[in-house]
Amino acid sequence: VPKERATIRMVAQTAGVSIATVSRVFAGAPSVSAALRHRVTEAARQLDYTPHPVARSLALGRTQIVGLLVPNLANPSVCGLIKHLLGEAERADHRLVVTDTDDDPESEAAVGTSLLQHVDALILCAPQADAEVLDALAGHGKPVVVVNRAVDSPRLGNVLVDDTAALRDLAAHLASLGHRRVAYLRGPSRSWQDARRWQAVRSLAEHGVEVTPVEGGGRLDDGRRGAEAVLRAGCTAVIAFNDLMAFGVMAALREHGARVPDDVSVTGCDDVPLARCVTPTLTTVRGRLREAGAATWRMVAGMLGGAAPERPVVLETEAVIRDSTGPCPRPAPVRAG
Amino acid sequence: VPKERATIRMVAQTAGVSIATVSRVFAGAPSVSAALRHRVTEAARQLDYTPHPVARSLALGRTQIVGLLVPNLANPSVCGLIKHLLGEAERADHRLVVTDTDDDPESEAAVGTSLLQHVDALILCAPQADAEVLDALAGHGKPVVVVNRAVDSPRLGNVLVDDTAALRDLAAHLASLGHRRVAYLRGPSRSWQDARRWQAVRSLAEHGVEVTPVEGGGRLDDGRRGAEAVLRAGCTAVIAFNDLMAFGVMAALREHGARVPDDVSVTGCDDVPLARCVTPTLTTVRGRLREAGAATWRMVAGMLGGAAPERPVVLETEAVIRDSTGPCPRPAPVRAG
DNA sequence: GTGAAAGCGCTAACAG
DNA sequence: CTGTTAGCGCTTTCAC
Repeated sequence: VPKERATIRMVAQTAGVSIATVSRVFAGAPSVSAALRHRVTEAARQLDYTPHPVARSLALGRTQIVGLLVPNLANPSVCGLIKHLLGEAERADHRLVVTDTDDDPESEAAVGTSLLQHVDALILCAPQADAEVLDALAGHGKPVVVVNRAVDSPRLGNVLVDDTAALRDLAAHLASLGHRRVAYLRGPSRSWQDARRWQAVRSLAEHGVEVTPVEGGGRLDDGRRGAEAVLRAGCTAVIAFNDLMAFGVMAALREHGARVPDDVSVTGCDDVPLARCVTPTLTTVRGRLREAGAATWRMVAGMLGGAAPERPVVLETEAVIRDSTGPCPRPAPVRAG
Repeated sequence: VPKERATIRMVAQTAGVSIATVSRVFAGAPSVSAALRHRVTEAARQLDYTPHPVARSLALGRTQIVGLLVPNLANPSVCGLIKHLLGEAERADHRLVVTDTDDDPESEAAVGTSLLQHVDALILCAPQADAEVLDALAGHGKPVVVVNRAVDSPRLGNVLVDDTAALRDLAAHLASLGHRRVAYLRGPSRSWQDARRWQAVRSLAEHGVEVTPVEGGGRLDDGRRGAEAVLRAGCTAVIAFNDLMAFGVMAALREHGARVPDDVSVTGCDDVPLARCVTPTLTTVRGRLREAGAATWRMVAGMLGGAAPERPVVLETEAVIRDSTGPCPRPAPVRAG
């Protein structure tokens, strides 16, 4: 039998004070006499009173809720970021409402706008929408922070993990192992991260390595599907857009009878916890999720506090060489000419 | 320059009607003349008006937000459930606020109670708190449904994936492969699922198999840490509480020089997407996340609609035999006696 | 069909 | 220090 919820008025009445006093006590205002404060807390305890968050939100004009829009919860890297943000949010007495676009760039604008109505601030993880769309979201006057996608709007907060250098290292590593034909398994087509990684991967050309882009998408199955093209192209190594695709391509390569790394080397990106558990352990690039989460929250909190968005925070990262990369099994093919 | 948000009053004024009419139009009330309806929608469009969700919530007494408390976002199985719930919630025009207890049973009561203040209903995923604590949460008069943990309170909704039969099949499978010493890598100590799975695993005794429980916890690293105990106990197979631990134990076994499945067979539980991608592919038990998510949302929606909690929904599941289980490498050890 | 007005529960001036 | 009062923006009787 659910008892009716106690209101501030009831507490005021049983404590014999005004509702303003009750409000002050719960706001921790110092200007309340110890005697009244005690009567109020006692009455509240007795009635099991808790301030109504919605009423509070209406009066205050803020909800203590932050929205989080992610591309796909099926990606452990994304979940890792959420987890860290959750921790930060909780410490700051905020709640997170999470939404997943299922890798659909088209839905970002609508979902983001809708989400923005309900929250104090919005965090966009690797969004693929046009720059104007993202900038428009900031036009609602609430803090919007974009993670892992560069934006130049001065109204948007921006936190980036820059994996360019790490991927170039990875490329050099593969070149030094003798690989001469390397595939790049692409991420989502409109993804900023993909464009960026692809650019870094093309540094392989500097080492005289031929690099073949293979259509992908970002998910486990996209990795699976890429294996055939990789083999068909005669590549001896594949750099996958992320760890998830790396897992997928490794599985499919094996199904096609290719061994990793003996026949084909594979690398990922993000360094999800599983990367060090699979067989062979995955060569990849650290995702720095903890730091990214912390930086993101710091930025959100700052903007909630009225600060203008600071300059973008860029986190450098590094490659982690494990067992999924090895020497090229074949001599370099003779070029026609 | 963020323009001020339009209110219902402004719309009423520019449309030349009362705010009640505007409210009716947005509520889709049929009792508004086409003429006024048109003037209102036009004014709203012009002012870029959207009803203020918080004000609406206060007046209506509901937020269209559902809380979700999960043990650990690091578990892909948990993320899978969230993903499906997210889909259902979106279809029903509800938002989800997600919280993670980080496998801490102590925090469930507090976090759950706090969350319950802000939401219309609460979903608890595999909670480990005492039955009375969970029942108490239902005492707030809002729908509470518990997933993957049996509860007998008539106030609580309950959705379960019953893996008992599947695990007994798995046990029989291992026995038929000749294994005579099998380890069970335990999940979180107060977990209902763990108790249940352990009970099913003990059916190995019926096949004359000795089964050794090994302390675990549910996370990847808990799996890793279990490997040594498994080997020390001379087990030729290990049934892990979940896939994540199975991945961990496989990695650690390999590090200890044991091959899977040649030296040690490994099984998991949940059938996360990666289970079919790791090497060797993982023998496990289907988690039926999609169905569990759908059933859970159906129950939440029903209870939000005022229905009493239905009887528990129990989903049967099945084992999936893959490559991580194989014949026992050794003859049965001679028993002392 | 439409409007006026009384809340929903809380906060924050403003008086005293 | 404490109380009174006017909102926050919307919904919903209750009259007309």
